Amino acid sequence: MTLEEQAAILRLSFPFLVKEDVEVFLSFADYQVLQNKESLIQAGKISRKAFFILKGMMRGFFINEKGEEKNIFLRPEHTITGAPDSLFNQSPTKYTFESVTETHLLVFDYEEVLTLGYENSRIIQIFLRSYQENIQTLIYRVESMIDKAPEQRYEALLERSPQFFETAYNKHVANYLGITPVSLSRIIKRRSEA
Amino acid sequence: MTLEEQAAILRLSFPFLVKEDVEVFLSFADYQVLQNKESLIQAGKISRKAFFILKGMMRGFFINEKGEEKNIFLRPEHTITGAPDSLFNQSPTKYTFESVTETHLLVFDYEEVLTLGYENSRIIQIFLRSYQENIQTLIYRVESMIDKAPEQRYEALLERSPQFFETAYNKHVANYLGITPVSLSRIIKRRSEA
DNA sequence: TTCTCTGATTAACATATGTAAAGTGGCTTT
DNA sequence: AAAGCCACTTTACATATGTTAATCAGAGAA
Repeated sequence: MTLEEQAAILRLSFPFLVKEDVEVFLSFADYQVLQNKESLIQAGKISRKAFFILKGMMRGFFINEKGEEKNIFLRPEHTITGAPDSLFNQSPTKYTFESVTETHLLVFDYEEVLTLGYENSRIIQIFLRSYQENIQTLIYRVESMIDKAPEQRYEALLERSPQFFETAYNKHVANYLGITPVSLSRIIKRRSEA
Repeated sequence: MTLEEQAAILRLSFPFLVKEDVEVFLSFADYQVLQNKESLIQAGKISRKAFFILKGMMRGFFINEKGEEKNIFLRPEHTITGAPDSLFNQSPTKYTFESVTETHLLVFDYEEVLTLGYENSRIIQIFLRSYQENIQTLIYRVESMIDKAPEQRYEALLERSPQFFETAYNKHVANYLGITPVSLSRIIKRRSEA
């Protein structure tokens, strides 16, 4: 992906930035391409990286007490992500982030760009907007969990985020929904019969 | 609560602020006291208010398709809250925020103080930190929902946020946990017998 | 005291999901 | 072509929770 294409995506995603802001931002970022199932951030390490997904999809998961992977994040294109526990508390993260398809990223140092932001009120907005997007996505998921049975959650996600089903394995989406692949398979069958 | 007490709580909650920042922040805020079950933000209206809870607890809920209240937020002392859909998207909010006990608040205009923040990098940090706290709380709830059965969620919340059980009705906490009061009652009994 | 309101508890029943295991199909490798 | 791998499906069974309704308990109010 060319620098121009990268800049175009950034300007679309953050329309309040001027040309120079995008250039500055890009100058602080590394462009990185991952094949499927390549990991960028590993659980147990302190990661000061945040990344913007130019193309593709990332999942963030942790390993629970039983040794099972649990997908906490499924992040589509044009969103910013990082390991929140490491970024906010300087502690080793419990999450591993890996691609679920070929994925193109802008990787940057969180502190470094945040410091930029304290001097440029448009750049700080990148963070404010990303935080807001994260909060809204998480609130929606909590709402789904509290208000909807698994089958309704499936329906709602299919409508709201169809790209998840197009790009990620069913088992990853099931995990993200908080249900088993077995149950998801039953739900899909039930709905195809009705 | 005196102005001095309010300032002391703010300085404890946001240690990076200097004395003048706190004074400026307070000068933009209204002090407000709610009795139990008084609402501050009503669903259906656009609310540009955010509030800092000096003392007490607030709950934010919406009414689902069946006409049931669903508690999306239970916010303890020394946290900032507002209606995210209204604040971030200028749309009428779907949430009602009301007190679950006597509650003392600092209410401020979100835009106004955010604008202050663009000129003062310590004040913008109030927002960044609040966003981060919100994100971490929400991630933890999603984790609980995905990784834990209702009874384990109860245990985890009891350990992590005992003040919820001390301050709010069981029915509100059950709702927040995504279970019915009947089920919570069973869980509590089961655990008292074991 | 009695009545009312509200929250919490208990009971009875139905059911969707979890779990464990086996089976299917596609794809790759040898 | 055979073996292996992986995602997905299907089956069978157990059980915790949802639902509905009745009951209990405490706080006020009349």
